[in-house]
Amino acid sequence: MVQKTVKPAASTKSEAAAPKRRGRPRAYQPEIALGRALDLFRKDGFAATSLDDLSAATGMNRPSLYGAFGDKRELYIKSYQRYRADARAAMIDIFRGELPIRKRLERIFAVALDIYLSGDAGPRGCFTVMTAASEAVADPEIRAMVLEGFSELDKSFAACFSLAREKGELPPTADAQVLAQIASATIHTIAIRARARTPRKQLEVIVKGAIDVMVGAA
Amino acid sequence: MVQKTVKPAASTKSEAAAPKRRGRPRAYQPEIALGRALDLFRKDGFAATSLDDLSAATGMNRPSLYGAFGDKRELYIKSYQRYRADARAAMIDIFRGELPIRKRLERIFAVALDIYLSGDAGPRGCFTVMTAASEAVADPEIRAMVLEGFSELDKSFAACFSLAREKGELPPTADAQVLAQIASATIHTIAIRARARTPRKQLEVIVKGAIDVMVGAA
DNA sequence: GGAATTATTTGCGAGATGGTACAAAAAACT
DNA sequence: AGTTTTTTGTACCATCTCGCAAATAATTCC
Repeated sequence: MVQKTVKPAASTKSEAAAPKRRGRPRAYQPEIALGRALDLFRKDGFAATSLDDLSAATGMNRPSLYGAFGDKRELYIKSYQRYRADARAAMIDIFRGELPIRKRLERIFAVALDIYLSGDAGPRGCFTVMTAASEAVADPEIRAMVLEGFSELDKSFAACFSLAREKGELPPTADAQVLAQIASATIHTIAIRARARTPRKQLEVIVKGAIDVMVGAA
Repeated sequence: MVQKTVKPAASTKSEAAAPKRRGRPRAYQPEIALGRALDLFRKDGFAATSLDDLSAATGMNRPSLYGAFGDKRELYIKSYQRYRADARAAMIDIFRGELPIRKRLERIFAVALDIYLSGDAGPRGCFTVMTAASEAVADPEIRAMVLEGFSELDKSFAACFSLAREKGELPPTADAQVLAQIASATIHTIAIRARARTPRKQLEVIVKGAIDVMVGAA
């Protein structure tokens, strides 16, 4: 319904050759549908998102949803994996890059703000912080993903600071681990505050202050 | 409505003596019931907490719940106000005290960890961070409370750092606003990580690192 | 063409959900 | 006694919840 039933030689990116599936062709594109589901889960959380909502948003009726992604919890987990992959993709180039440390941090936080503040019905915040962490107490699988997400962010920041110290941008006494945790904490605080509709300007002030503390005032 | 029965000596507000209410006495204590409701909302969030759950936890049946606290949303808001009042009560003495800045911060964060890590069925985290911020996007009243909570915490920390600077514990160049935001961010990051069952030891490492950055290594 | 395969559609069902109506119960006032 | 006031307990309602089974449609393989 919502999705178009186009299906030429798509080859959007991954499978170049048409796999020639056997039965009736799908009326939806799984990646697009998953994106819509992700949007909903981000906006309302797990419990407040009904299968009817998901069905309406994806254009798939419930049995199709069930067949494609499994039950609600599995869909939630797949949405979260998708979110993480998207976020990683948006940041990995900056983390890997060779920009000066201040510039790198500025760009990382700017991308984070873009992610957290996007959304038609208000800022959607960070999936990890807003809904996944809540589910993490009771669900070991989600918990493992959340913890891994924290760890990944910490390590990425730590690598940044280590490199900066080696390049002489930071004093030799700088502790990359500690600075990384401050950076992660800054990510977390802006994610939470964004969800309460703190204006971007104010969030940028927080980011600038944190960067000054981490790498020295400009 | 027909006739206003003049209350004799109601006067002040807190009826110390037996108020001698008119009808059937309550079978519950509102404060205790509200505490139970708060526990549930903290554990499961708004949507995943049903009136049946609340009824079972408080020992009140639904009509009584409704009569005492209003509908589910009102009960949620009253629970959140209660949580905030409790948290404020636990910290206000330390914020107001005259301890050295490092000691003060250590105690503030220790109390925060106590709050976030308590709970029989796993760490309950911070109400503001875990569920209220999520609801804040769509609910202006909750949003106002959440924003006020952030602001209150920022200001309390800022006052701490200002005082410390005046007492010479911090260099005159120290920016109390920026340090306060780092402190708030540290509160937020440990709240989130606690919910994902990060062990207390690790959270204490994060706290120690943050304090070192804020007031200088010990 | 027909069989096999895969998706979609319709609709069901058992249960949970938030909220409420109504009568019975327990106290104070007259 | 009886009335009034307040709370409790039971039951109910309309709606939504998730998951599934059976039937239908569209495509490929033989």
